[in-house]
Amino acid sequence: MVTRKKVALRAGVSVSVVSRAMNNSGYVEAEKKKRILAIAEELGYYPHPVAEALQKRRTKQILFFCKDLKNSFYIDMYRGMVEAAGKRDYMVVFNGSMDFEKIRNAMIDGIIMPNEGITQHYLDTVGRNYRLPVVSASYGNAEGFSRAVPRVEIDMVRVMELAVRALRENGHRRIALGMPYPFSSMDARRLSFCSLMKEVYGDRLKEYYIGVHREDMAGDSRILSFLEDERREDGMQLMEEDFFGKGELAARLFAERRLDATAVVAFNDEFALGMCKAFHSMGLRVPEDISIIGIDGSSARKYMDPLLTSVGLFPEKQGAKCADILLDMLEGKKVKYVSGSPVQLVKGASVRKIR
Amino acid sequence: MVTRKKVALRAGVSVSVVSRAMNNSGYVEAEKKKRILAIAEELGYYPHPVAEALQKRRTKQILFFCKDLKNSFYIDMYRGMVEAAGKRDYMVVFNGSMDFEKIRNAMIDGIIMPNEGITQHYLDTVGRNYRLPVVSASYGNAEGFSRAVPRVEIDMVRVMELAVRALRENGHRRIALGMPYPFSSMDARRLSFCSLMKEVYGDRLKEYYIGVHREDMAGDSRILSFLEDERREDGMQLMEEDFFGKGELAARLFAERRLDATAVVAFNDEFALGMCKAFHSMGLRVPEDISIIGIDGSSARKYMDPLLTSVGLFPEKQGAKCADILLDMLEGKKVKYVSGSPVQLVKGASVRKIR
DNA sequence: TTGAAAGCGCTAACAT
DNA sequence: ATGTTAGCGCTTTCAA
Repeated sequence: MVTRKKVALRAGVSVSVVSRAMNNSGYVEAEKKKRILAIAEELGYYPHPVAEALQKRRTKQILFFCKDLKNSFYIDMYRGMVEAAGKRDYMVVFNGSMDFEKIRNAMIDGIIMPNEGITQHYLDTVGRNYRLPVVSASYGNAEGFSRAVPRVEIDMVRVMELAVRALRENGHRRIALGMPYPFSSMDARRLSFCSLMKEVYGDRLKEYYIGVHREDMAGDSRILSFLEDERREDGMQLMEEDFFGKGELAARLFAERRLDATAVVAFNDEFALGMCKAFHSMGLRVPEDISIIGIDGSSARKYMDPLLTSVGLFPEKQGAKCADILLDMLEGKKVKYVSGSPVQLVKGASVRKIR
Repeated sequence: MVTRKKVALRAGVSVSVVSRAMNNSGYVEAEKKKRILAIAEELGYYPHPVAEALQKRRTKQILFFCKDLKNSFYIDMYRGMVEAAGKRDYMVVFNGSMDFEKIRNAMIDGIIMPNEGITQHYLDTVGRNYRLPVVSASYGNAEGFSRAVPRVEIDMVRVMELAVRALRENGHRRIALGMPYPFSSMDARRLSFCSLMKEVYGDRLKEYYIGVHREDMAGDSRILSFLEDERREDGMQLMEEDFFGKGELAARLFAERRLDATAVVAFNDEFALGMCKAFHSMGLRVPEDISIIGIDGSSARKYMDPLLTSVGLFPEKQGAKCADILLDMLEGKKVKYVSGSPVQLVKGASVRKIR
């Protein structure tokens, strides 16, 4: 292996001069520097990243603590942070397990958490006696945690408003909400939906909430796999959720209830795609018979026929911002406690104009 | 920061005893060991991964040198390797750029390459004076490179045979091939298709090859984005390809040619989904009017209506095998020069039985 | 402007 | 069974 020592020996100087030459810091005679650089080049010298990391106490790596690589939303977030971090010469690693202990064995300078739940859990456990900078993605459910953890928030209240407004502008009054959780969940989407629709529905509000969860699925042959989905450990989502499958079920529930809704807002695009496919198999056409709007603005939108209208969440931007904020923290800059990430309606053809 | 030194001080022993206690290697009195471990626990001591990496010259990280995180095939490969590596206490990092130089600044013990093209390019450039163990995924185009690089190969000849056989067993005789490359490309799929079909088609073979590429797209408004797609640098694919979009175009080309084919084998599932959507918009039904079979067995299959029949390539397995082989190399075991990764027909509903 | 030396946190050969 | 010591490859005072 070619080390600084070898280069120094060859150049007839000491390692510290070589060091200074490489980092161009401190004094070193111009001529000498050129010669040293030339020799380094010739010898094929590259600084040893591990040694540098040990000395500088900077690994130039941050961790995205997320297991769910099946979920395209998180993949996009990851892509965003990889790109942002790359620009600042950082790598983003990914451990692929939900084992907090592993964090402590990883060569990282900071952590990005994919959502509030995991952040909170982390803070309550390992985080208590392990201080590494953390940034969290967030979706309006971050009441609990301290400002020690800056977050990049997507305003789900606003998202739901955009979805409902898009439908109302097209004449829809009766709107259902398809969700993978029971009504009791405190998901910001549900909350926002309720406050937007309560004056329309009054007491019947709950009927328009299509929640796919255990109780609704008794007797369904898929119940087992869903039970798996719902298994959590320490309040943390461990399994990847099959939103598409849940969407299909939601469509069935919707049909069974014989609602007068002309449109449905889906939990996310996967869920919407599942609903659409199931509607189709039941002979319901989208958007002629029922309009659908998704949430995410994912690239999977295009698989749907008609193209899915959705509220874009731009997870890449959110991921990029998380990375940038984390790196700012590492550089000692002070950062905002909460920053927002933009959302915007992404038009498709799955919403019909009525009346 | 809690170091071994502190633990040693507190326990009234020397660092090396602590070291031995932690790694349970070498001698250390049972009682003492227990006490040391207790103290470490109490102090919240964790070994410093960077220091260990420097000393042992093992970073416990391997690199997946792949930029294209938009492609679900590579994501699945990545998931497979993350899981396999995780079991052996390794992390898989991802740099997100195609900059070979960055490899040299990364804390890694080895590299997994996503395909032969990139491997070859790497060997021809940085690899020449930088020796890190490499394993490559491969698809039957690895003539060139030496056995210094073991590969995990998916037998695309076999894949095409499975696809064609599945169609023939359902009575299809006239089969087209939809590809995102010109006929001249040496893709193993094309080669295999040709050798399987030449006796059926004779001179007309080329007509049944639907190659979406520049020449075919003159006048198409999408030409610009495709030109982008086709831009390569140093023989290496830099842009993410829009297989779905190419599939849509392929369906149009197919219709224009008025072929008598009853079925089409698509380059991959994305391509197949694109074809299906376009067929649908032209009033052609799948599989009533035309059967489609994809390649990949990706989870995106489910978005299609009807569910896409495909040849499963199980990229997760391929990725896992790449990781295992690479780690075997790092452990000094000797490994096979080429190993295979299984493929298998994955049934759907996009192939109709005819006659 | 240069070089010697200490040290980042850990391991392992060697002496005790 | 334990401690001393010499590194791993690099940076950074500090003295020359």
